[in-house]
Formats: sequence, structure tokens, C-alpha cells
Amino acid sequence: MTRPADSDTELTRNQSLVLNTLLTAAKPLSAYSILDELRSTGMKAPPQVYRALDKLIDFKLIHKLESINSYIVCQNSNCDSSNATSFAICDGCNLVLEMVDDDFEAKIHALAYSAGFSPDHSTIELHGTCLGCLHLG
Amino acid sequence: MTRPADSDTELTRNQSLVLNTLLTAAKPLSAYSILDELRSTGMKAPPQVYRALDKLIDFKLIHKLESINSYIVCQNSNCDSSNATSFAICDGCNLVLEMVDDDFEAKIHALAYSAGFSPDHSTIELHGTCLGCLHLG
DNA sequence: TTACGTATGTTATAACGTACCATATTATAA
DNA sequence: TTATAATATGGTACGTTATAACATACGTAA
Repeated sequence: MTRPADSDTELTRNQSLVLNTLLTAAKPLSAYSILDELRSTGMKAPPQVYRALDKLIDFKLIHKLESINSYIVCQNSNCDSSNATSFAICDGCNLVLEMVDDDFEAKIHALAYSAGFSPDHSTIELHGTCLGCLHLG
Repeated sequence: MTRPADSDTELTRNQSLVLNTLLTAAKPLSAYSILDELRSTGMKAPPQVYRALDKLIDFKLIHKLESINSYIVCQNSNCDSSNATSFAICDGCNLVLEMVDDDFEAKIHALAYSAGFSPDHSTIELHGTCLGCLHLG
């Protein structure tokens, strides 16, 4: 659960392979797409990918997008400290914007608290169309 | 896509069966749990359930909770008009609170717009512990 | 009647995810 | 050094979630 160090060199081989695949893609990938990309490196079975993904999530280096069962590299360096991470997902081109607004999660937490609910973690995903796809449409 | 009428009597048989199962449960159910509950009525195959679920979602009678791959009856009558639906999901007992706050989605939409993103629909799911489970813990 | 839209039934399969067991590697303590 | 624990890895098999594709039935409008 503790993040290894500041550099990627502390990651294990499989973790690095998965992270690099996500970095190169710069768009959300499913676990099985990652597996397919990594067959040439000897990666063969889903558990290898899922284990690496789980660790990278623990380290806050990547996020899972629940609404599309996909994973993406964390786009803001301070995601670790912020707890107001939300995502805008373009349904046209799969572009993902990671948005941070400290007020924002404060507000949803306040809402929850007022209902006697103690929040732990959140999934905030906004689907729509990005500027580029709007102009195409 | 148009909601049949105000009463459930306009729903088809399968839609009614699925809706009633969710109403009785009052907690989120997976599509396959619903299928199991409905075997006795002759329901046999996943597509029957998924088709009914899709329609009920179109009619805004139920919601899908993306983070737990489950479905739940809409708890607020004006969900149709509001577009600020968010959920608090208790990881202890699976209780779900459906929270409405008009400011709230206005705010996240403003955030998205400011990034040139045109929002269509959102998934806002807060995981944590409800009052009851807190007292037990 | 014909044609169309919609709901249904059904099979098979795709896509996503994990339990479990074995082996290897690394770190720490006795 | 040996013992032990913790972590990483490889792999099979399976469980869970979801959809493609094809066929049938029914109402209704031209």
C-alpha cells in the first residue's frame, strides 16, 4: 500500500510493463487489451495484469474507470493528496479528462454526512462529448 | 424511450417482473440475481433480463450502479426532472441512498464545460458506511 | 394482405474478474 | 547462516457480467 518511491524504477517488472502500456496509450484500456499488448513480453494470464493494476491503483499511479471497465494513468501529479478526482469521458473518442476540484468532493461528502453516511471513496464519471468531437459532429 | 404512462400497468410482462423484483429487494441486485429470482416465472436467459433492465433505465424507473454492477429502483419520484442524481452506497450492508442536489451537478457540469466538454450523463457513486453499520462496527 | 415496429425466446459467446495453488524472490530476524 | 515472513510471479480453472445473432410472435397501420 505504500508507494515504492518517486521513480518508476521501484516498480516490479509486471507493474512497469502495465504502467508503460497505459502511458503509451494515453487513453483508457481494458485489462484484456493490456494483456493483448503484453503477450510479446511473456505476459499470458489475466491475473498477472489484474495484480499489477491493483498495485498501481494502490500506488495512485492509475485509476479505474468503473463505467467503462477500463484503466488510465493518473493525469494530475497531486492525485495522491487530492480526494476530489472526477473524470470527463468523451463517448466519441474515449478521451478522458481528470478534473480536480477540492470544493467538489467537500460538497458531496457534506451531502452524505447529512444523511448519516461516512464516505470512503468515490466514483465520479461524467460522460459526454469533447470539444474536438463536437466540432466533428 | 418514452415512458409508457404513469402506472406500471403499461410495462410489458418481463419489465414488470424485473421491476417488481427490484422493488421487493429494495437493495441493489445484479442482473443474474434477478434472473435467479425469476426462474420460476419462466425467465431463462440473461438477454431477457438485460432487455427489461435497459428499458426500465430508459423509463427512468431504475438506475444502474456502475461501481457494483447492480441495479436499483429509483428512490426519488422526480429523478426524471433532476439531473443531479448521486448515490451513497454502504459497503457494509449494501444500503443505497439516492441523493439529489441541483447545485451539485450544476457544479460538475460547469467544471466540464470549462474544459470544453459537453456532458451527457453522469455516474456519481460514493462508497462508505451507513449510520447503522457505523454503530455496529 | 403486407409491412413494420416491438417484445420475446434461445443459443452461444464475448468480456471482465477472481479463487486457488505452486514456485521464486527478497527482506528481516534469530 | 538458517529460518521465517512477506511479496512477486506463473498458471489453471472458474465465476460473473454482458451482448451478438437468429428466430418467433404479436399488434397495428397502409
